[in-house]
Amino acid sequence: MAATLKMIAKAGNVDVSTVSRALRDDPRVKAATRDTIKSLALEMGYKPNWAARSLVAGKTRTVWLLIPDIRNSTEQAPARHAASYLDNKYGYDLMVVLHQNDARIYHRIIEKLCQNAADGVIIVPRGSRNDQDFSPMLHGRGFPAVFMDRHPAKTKIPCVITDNFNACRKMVGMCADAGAKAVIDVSGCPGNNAAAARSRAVLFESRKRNMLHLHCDERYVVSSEWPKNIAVFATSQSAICNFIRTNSHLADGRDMLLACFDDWIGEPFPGKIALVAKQDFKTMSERACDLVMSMINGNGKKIPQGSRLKVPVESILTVDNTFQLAPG
Amino acid sequence: MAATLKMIAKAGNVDVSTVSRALRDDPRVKAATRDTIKSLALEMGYKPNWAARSLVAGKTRTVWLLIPDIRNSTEQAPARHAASYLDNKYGYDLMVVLHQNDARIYHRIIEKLCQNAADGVIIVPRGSRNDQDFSPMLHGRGFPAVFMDRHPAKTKIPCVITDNFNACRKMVGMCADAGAKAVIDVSGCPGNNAAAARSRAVLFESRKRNMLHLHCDERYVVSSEWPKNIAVFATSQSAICNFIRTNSHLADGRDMLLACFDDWIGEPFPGKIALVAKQDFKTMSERACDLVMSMINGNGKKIPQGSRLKVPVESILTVDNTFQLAPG
DNA sequence: CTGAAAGCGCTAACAC
DNA sequence: GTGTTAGCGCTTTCAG
Repeated sequence: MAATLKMIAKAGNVDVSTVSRALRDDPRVKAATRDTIKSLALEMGYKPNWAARSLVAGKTRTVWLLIPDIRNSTEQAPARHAASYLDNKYGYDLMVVLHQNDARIYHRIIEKLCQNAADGVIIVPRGSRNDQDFSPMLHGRGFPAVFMDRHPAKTKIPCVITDNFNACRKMVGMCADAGAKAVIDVSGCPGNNAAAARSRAVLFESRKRNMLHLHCDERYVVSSEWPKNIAVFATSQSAICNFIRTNSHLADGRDMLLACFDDWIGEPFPGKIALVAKQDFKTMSERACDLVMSMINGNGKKIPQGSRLKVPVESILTVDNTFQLAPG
Repeated sequence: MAATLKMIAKAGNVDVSTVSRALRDDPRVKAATRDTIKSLALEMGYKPNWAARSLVAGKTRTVWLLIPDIRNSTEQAPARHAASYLDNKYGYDLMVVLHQNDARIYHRIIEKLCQNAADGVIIVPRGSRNDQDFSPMLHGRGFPAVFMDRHPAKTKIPCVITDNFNACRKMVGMCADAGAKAVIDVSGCPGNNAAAARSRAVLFESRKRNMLHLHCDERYVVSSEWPKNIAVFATSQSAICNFIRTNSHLADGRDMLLACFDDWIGEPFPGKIALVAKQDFKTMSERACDLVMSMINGNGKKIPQGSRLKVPVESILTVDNTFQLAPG
């Protein structure tokens, strides 16, 4: 049986309220009694009961970060940043909770949130439908929730996302400056808001610059009559590689530019260079935290429904073939 | 303000206890009142308060699965299996919680557990020191906890692990049967109990069979005078590949057998075949769940301190070079 | 400085 | 069938 305030009170011949005050360093209790009570609590192995505290406080001082899994940096980074930011700035705990993209699990977690098992939640959804189903439950009861990185199409819950549009415009511009005359967009994934914004930007900017533009999926076979200088856009390195696998003829006698988000591992093969837009997960995490916290603390009235906060990319890296370019 | 029993009671002109009973389908309440109360609760968006329920029940009906991250199947599988098993057999929820191998986060989570934020925990620790520091806190207060897959050296908390010793003995035997005359063990990682057991088994069985035996780390350079048929053992494919990278001469004119755990991706290059011991994560998860649950339900007295439950591997797969072996 | 008492939201004996 | 009462463990007025 775990020690309670009552038990300590009895052991120390004082009232529970005194024990409570002593343990919370209330200046009103005499130093002597505080010390005896504290040592008593220590030797009895006292720990405050979490449920009781949450009940009386009406809050848990906890925010959940709900993510599908932790395969890549896209999900690792928010976990780290949000945890320390919430702790330092708000004295809140972050609990990273996984739903593994399983609708049942996801549902149960949302249920628990509705029961106020946490004060707020930051959600990084998968592109799938699962995520859309339940977010209205949270919004309906005014539960503090924020989507990050991705989000269901027309959710009323505020979202913190990368400014994909401007990042892609910029990358198209860089490609044009480097001589590209045509753009192939393999962003694919209809229904994913991030990919959609990226595609729109690529289309917009390439038109503006009079570049040939082709939006296609990974299996599309591009005619070999296309210009010598082309740029391939996708959301990830793997998408680019998949596309090139079925279009290996493109690399023959061409200067290819590759552009994607987050990471490029290894050489920019078969391209000349690869542009990589690094998303700013630190800023995104912090803004998401600020948003949930302001909703938790009741300033939430000011958050417009369906707000979309766009965070610029941290940088656009240029990955080139260092062996070719190395002097000598 | 979220709806409470009290508010529903007032709205329905009944007592809170009646509302409570009605919502839990207590047969004592009249069907009519039950229905009105239920519809009332529905339209008011009532959800039971999690903290209050946990407080009065004295338990949370929740078990945490505490893991470093979710990079590989070693951590994915337990999450899936434990979640459904706990739900189906015990009506308990599983929450997958990440500590990201960060000592601070890990500590806070253990703290929360000590405050009974969950009824029990299954821990898959990293090989690092972080994990050992805090497990005595849990054990000291009799908090239901079980280590799975790996565990700190001499912890008193029960552990569910793979029967690494017998799996490795069997694999050594298979290698011998396939003609191997020598064994190189690259299991490395001193301090990791699983790796240690595997190494012991490889030594034991290779001695018994009069095979040459060499235990070394990845950077060790093996003399080229060794027998033609050798087997390389490690805990993972990557460890084997790292070793072979610095010992590429070994592959010349030799029939190499490779043996590791969990997965082999691609061809068994540069070996002839690769043996892969598949750990039985389903059984391990289920036994771990049964253990925590028996501790939670008070039958815990029977669990001997420092118990180690060894689960046999699911199977030992043989991965061969299908191109070479394909007929024609 | 400390105790008494009320209450957080919910459940469960115990009345009637 | 339903209301009354007490209590889970803790915090927080309000007295004294």
